[in-house]
Amino acid sequence: MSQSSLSRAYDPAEVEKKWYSTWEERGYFHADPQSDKPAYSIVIPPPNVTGMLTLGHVLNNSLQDILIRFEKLRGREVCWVPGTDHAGIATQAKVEAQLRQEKGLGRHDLGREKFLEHMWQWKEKYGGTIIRQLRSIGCACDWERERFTLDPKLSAAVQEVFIRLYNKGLVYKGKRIINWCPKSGTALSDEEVIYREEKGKLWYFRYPYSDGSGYVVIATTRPETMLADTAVAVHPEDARYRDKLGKTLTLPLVGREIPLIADDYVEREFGSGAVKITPAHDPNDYEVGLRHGLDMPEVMNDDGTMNKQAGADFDGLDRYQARKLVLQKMEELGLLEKTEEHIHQVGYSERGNVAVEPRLSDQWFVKMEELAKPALEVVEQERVRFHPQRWVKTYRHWMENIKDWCISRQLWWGHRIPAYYCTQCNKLYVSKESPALCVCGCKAFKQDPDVLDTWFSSWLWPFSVFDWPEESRELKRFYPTQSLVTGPDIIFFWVARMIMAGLEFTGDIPFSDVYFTSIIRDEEGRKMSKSLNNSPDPIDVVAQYGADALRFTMAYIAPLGQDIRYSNEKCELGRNFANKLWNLVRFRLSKGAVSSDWQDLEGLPAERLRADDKWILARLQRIVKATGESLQRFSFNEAARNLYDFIWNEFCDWYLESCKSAFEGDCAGAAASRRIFDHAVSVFLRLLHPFMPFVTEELYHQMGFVGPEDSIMLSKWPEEISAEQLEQLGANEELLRLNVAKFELIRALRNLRASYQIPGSRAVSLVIEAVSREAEEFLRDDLDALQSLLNAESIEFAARPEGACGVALSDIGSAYLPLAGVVDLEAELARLRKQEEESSNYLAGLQGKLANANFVARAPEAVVAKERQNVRDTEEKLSRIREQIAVFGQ
RNA sequence: GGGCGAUUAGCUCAGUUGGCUAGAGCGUCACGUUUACACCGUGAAUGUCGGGGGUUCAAGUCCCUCAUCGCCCA
Repeated sequence: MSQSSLSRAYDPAEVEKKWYSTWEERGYFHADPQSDKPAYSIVIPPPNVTGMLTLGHVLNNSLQDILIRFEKLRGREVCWVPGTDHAGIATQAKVEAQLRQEKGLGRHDLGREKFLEHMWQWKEKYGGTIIRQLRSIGCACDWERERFTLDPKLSAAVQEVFIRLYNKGLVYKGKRIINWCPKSGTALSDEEVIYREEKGKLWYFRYPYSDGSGYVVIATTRPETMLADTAVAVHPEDARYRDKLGKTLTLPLVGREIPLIADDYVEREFGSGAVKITPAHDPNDYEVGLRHGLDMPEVMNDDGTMNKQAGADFDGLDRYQARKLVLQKMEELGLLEKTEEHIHQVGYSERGNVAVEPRLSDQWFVKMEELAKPALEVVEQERVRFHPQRWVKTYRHWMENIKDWCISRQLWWGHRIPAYYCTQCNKLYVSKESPALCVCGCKAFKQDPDVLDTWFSSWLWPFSVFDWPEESRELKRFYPTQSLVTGPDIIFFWVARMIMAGLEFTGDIPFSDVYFTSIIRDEEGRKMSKSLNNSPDPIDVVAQYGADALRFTMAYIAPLGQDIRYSNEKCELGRNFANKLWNLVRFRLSKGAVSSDWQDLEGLPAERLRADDKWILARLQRIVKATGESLQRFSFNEAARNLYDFIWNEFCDWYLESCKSAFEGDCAGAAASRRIFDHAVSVFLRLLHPFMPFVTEELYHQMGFVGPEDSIMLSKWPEEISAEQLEQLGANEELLRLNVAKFELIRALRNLRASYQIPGSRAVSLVIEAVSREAEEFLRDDLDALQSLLNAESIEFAARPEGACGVALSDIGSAYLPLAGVVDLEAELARLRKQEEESSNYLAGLQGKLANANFVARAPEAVVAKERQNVRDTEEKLSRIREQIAVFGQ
């Protein structure tokens, strides 16, 4: 590779394409179950097979990729299993809508078999876009292990689990009140219902006593359900109704006699204190109905229209039309007492986006209590750790109040329930295949038409992807997995259930750490949504800024447990950073061949090292340590920030600048600086690789750290430089303190320059009066760099020169900038007085602290010692400031 | 109604176990093309760390309370 060929600015497009296909072709993403390295595995939260990549996916998958690449560098055999979810309702709805639009056909027109054929064709053609898109952000997924929840082996796992649970009595069929989506025509689980606050009305109806002794007023938000009322309930201790209990009421419009009953579910303060009871159409009323043995007539069809039982006037009407008609009729009868505005929670179907209808229905359920118990335990005991931890509370609350899980869905796209009914006697058989013979002698069976909730396959994902219940090599090697990265919105849907399934079916936890990602909002803090059209297409963002830029920016702005506000412009941060990396390498390559011994620091001549060399090694040690620790704590943004700050503000702003002169200097010293520079670059490129895989790979090659057939992916995570080695190289506390004071002096001089509007390009002559002989020697030691950083044509070490000077002060000394005829005495005095004020305020604070006996007695020694040092430094500096003020004041 | 979170510079946010003269990016202002980078450099300005109380030698950080905003569950 030609070393002078780097363009002025980094152009990610070509680099990304080149490296991704190279990695994939060379099989770097593929996990080898035979390897003897410790295993580290992650299963992807399988996106909907119809999905397109969103920024949420980018964040989620970038973080997984960071973990995978980090652990690979740390020497683990990593396995990241990708795949997609068949997403029953969503996918079926999508394909059905398309079919209707293109051919004007519904699924029933095609029939089950043909429709499913169509679904599969559609899936093969359009499905899994999102999985392909993950490649464009660099995800190191093991593509050879890609799975789909309807794959034969995963389907076999679902069957197995259903049958096991049935035989254990944990799966049962029963008539219960469930959430019904009238649009999709299927039952939903409680978790699939989203409650929204809505402005509605509260209608007050009069229900007359059958004996003609007046009426009871009931309040309702759903008048149409009155047609299925079977009682009116009041609180048992409500004095208003005590003597009326046991009387019957005549249900208006229907004429049915219904009892007035007492039940403490009733809130006395709400409405009139009397509530109509509709057991078949309200979950609370259903419970009341069970307690009181009430009839449970149903007045609605699957699609949200009224049925015959609602009466001839209502039969066939949509539920909202029926509501209008009920109100009209009640008003005509003079039974509508009043109407109030009312804000209430309305349940909506997550997918269908229509109001859910509570409905009495025959469905399959999983008994959850027994499964929940051990799953709560492993989290309480931190065998499974949540990040951030606070989600444990939410998890606990759900687990402790868990309800049975409705798992049957009246859909065609999904895993068919392995239950068969005898066509003669209707006896139920749960088995993989249709039974041959019924006890009644019949040989004909009908399979249950329903399919299972998608989550009934997703909850097996961490082990079904490894071919469970087969005892495959992969299962043994890669299960349990280590980390799960997902959104907190599916903690109940998925995370909790995976823990239950893992414990129940494999006897082990499915993962040991769960990282809950941020929710991405737009600039105004709104959630990203299709309808608001406020969610940028990540593919466009990658095209504009580069995948590394997007990934790094995401990691940088996403703190643990906090939502983030995203806008494309924020990617400038990542893009600029990639460009910074590019250019520091470009700089290095223009300064001669890369050192051959960049790998380590063995045999570096301590006596030839400059202060800045030692300083950067100490900083490098710190960043290696910090990055590793942050990543192990899942503090991605902390790691990203630290790397950014280190590379930009320490390595580039100070070390690289200081190397400009050093690289020209004497041979041994220059070689040492080059070697340290190259070593540092190799280290931070590896630290950064999990975040920015493409640009780091490219630059690792440009630097010649690996040959064309090799890769940064196969390199090793850097080791910390040991404290002994740093000490041996002279990077001790005292040196670091002096070096920082040197930087302060440089800053003070630049500030002085700026205040006199002397451009950086104009070389100046300086006089420096160091605070001690030691300080002077320290500054003299690397005079070339000092001169270069200050753009000084000469530096003289001496006392304050005669004549007008600008003055800059730091802990290491005072610097004078002779400015014959230019010095603005007033301005200079003002600057010095301001510094005096700052320093004396600070000093007063410090002295006050140290005068406090309690502080000296109780604060840790190191803190006290540090403050004493601060006092000495500040006193010394303050006296120099005052001397200068005296000089100017003359 | 119950639970959780947020409130720090004009904007977006960092700030681990209390030790801070409270930081970054963007934006603003001044100067700058000394060939790594204008996707840049140098410098500057800007904060009663939501209000009140408490614990402590020490509080942005811990506790209590109030206010506002947001999320989850009922």
